[in-house]
Amino acid sequence: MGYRIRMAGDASPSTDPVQLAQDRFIALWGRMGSSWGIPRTMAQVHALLYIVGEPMNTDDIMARLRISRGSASMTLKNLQDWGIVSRAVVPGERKDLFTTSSDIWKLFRTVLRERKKREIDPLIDALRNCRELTDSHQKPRRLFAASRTRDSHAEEHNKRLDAMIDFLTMIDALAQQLIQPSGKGLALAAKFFSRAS
Amino acid sequence: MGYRIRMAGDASPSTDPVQLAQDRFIALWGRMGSSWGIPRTMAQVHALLYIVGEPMNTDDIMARLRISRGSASMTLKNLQDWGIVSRAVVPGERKDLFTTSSDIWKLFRTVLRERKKREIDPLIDALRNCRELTDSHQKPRRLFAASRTRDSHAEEHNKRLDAMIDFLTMIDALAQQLIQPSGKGLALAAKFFSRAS
DNA sequence: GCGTATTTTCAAAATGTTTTGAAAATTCTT
DNA sequence: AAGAATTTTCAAAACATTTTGAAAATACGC
Repeated sequence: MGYRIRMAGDASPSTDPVQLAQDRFIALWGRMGSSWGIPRTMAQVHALLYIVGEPMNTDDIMARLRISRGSASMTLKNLQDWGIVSRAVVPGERKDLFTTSSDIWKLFRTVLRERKKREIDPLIDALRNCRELTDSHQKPRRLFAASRTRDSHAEEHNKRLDAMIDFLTMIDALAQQLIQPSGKGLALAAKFFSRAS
Repeated sequence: MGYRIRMAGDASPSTDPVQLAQDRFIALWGRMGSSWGIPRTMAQVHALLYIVGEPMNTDDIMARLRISRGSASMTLKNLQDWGIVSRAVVPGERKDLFTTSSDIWKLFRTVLRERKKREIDPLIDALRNCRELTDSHQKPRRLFAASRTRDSHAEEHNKRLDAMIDFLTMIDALAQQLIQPSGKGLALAAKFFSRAS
């Protein structure tokens, strides 16, 4: 409570600077989301919950972002699946209320964890499988010039593929470190890097 | 030279394991690209050049990926704008030849540099502008209860917005460090992190 | 269990993005 | 400078993704 959120039906553009700033933030965050492969609406709903700072129900979210009920419902479901939005329990409330953490580092780690799990790890697995296709089990016998050429061709290929797999494995390890809730994460990293330069 | 690339008109699926592995790599890289906001074809062209390891001309790329001339042309242009593909100069060649670096760290830094420049920096700027909307220049006079409430509302808002700006500034600084061609970049970071844990 | 409030689902529509293909522009050769 | 080869451009088409809205499902209070 404490202040008034723009309500459904209140279509006039606000003149309240906070309201304006919120809208701008939401738009910016939505755009940034889509340039990193996150649906604009999903990023916007998250931005709204973040910047408003208190739990909102579906109707308020719909009204504020001018999206349909279906879209709001699916988006909120996805945000929950990603672990960055949760239902708030507020006694006496009929409708579900949603919140997001106000700790950005936590949000960041959550997103990183999800993307690692869904995208990086399966990619590395698939690349390792791919690598096996050219992992000559049989001893190279090199009877003909042609097969010698072919072998070195395969070797070059393997070198490049291995380099890529190593790189991703490295990124993966780094992500793992950032995900750990233990350390201060990037804050530490920053210190390290700024010393190093 | 040295080996044969599958040519235009050669539509039969290869049985050569290297060829198969290349195709799989290309498909995987394309998929990963699109989940990170990079057009699939763009990622695929890059993957092709990377995994084949030698310069290719537009026709070969078109044939291998089964894409149109227009698509190939635009994609190659974009990849060049991003700085991860360049024209190779090979004497005696009529057609333009394209290559990508075989150094993945270099590629990574290039992509990071571009995305920082195009997405992160402008976002931070825009957020700073946004922040000014609620930066009360006038001294708070607090004559009425209502305006007191309003102020604290704005203060809370500013806190959240500042936290976001600080976070992004931090990420930006980290990116800057990784971009520097000087250090070993992530390799060092990795060492640091694995010790830290 | 019934009626009401709320949430979810999903086929169809809207929107946004990528690709095509052929014409225009450019570059190269003689 | 003409002609041939190559590359670029861009409007239209194809494709992919997101959004809608209304029906179905679920949860809630009595």
